[in-house]
Amino acid sequence: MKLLQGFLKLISEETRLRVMMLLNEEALCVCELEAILEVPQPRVSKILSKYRDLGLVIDERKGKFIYYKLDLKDPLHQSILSSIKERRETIEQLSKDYQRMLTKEGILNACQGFPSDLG
Amino acid sequence: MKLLQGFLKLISEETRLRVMMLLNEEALCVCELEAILEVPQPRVSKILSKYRDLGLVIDERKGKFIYYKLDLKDPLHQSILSSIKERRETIEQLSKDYQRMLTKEGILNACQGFPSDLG
DNA sequence: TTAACATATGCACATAATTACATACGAAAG
DNA sequence: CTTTCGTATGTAATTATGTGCATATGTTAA
Repeated sequence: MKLLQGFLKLISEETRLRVMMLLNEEALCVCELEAILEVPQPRVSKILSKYRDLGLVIDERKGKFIYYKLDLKDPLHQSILSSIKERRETIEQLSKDYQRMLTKEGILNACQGFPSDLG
Repeated sequence: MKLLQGFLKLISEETRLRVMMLLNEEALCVCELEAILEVPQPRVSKILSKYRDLGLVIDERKGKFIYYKLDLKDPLHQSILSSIKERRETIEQLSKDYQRMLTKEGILNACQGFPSDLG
């Protein structure tokens, strides 16, 4: 119950849900998230540290950047996120974030050396 | 987004999730919930009033008792609850609540005229 | 119309959660 | 090594949330 409760609490906050939906698609670094979501960097870092505490995320350094991706072990968590993903287009903010992630719009400004240029 | 956020916030609290899982099965009155969950009556009433505010619930009076049942209009909400329901047995508290609802254990004490005796 | 019971609400307290801001840490590149 | 830039963390202040207790409301039944 604690596990489920913790997970639901995480995604009950808008920004945290937005982060989770993005990391569920592909690995992203802090500055990319900062650019996509348009929230201050410390806030992104803190959100990610919460995820780390709950073991929901894997991080990997590539050059200057640390990439985060989701690592959901609990099938229930996966199932809940899938439900949301299925209806993403009906939720404007999530849809926007997703598009922005695909186009990498604005990320050049946030991350000085463009992350995906690295091997 | 607000709708989803509101829903997730509701079920991110343990007691509120427990109530929702029960009302997703069958209509129950306040004193039945009080007995099943073993929480004070005012708390149950307040939870239900939150549900009412969000239009997630329908109430119907039968004799002395007011029965509440879930009325989820948003398919995403339904889908999320279904995910949880599928794995209910893996979540001890939810499983216990469900059993207790089926057996009506302890409800006679909480509701003086046994609710289901009424037409 | 009064008593009994189911349900709702108000207030108050304690606690937690969000968020900004400043700053610290750490790797990489020159 | 020193600078730069990506990331992390601490503190503080505001706000929200959970929860208990007392009490109000409203219906039923005598």
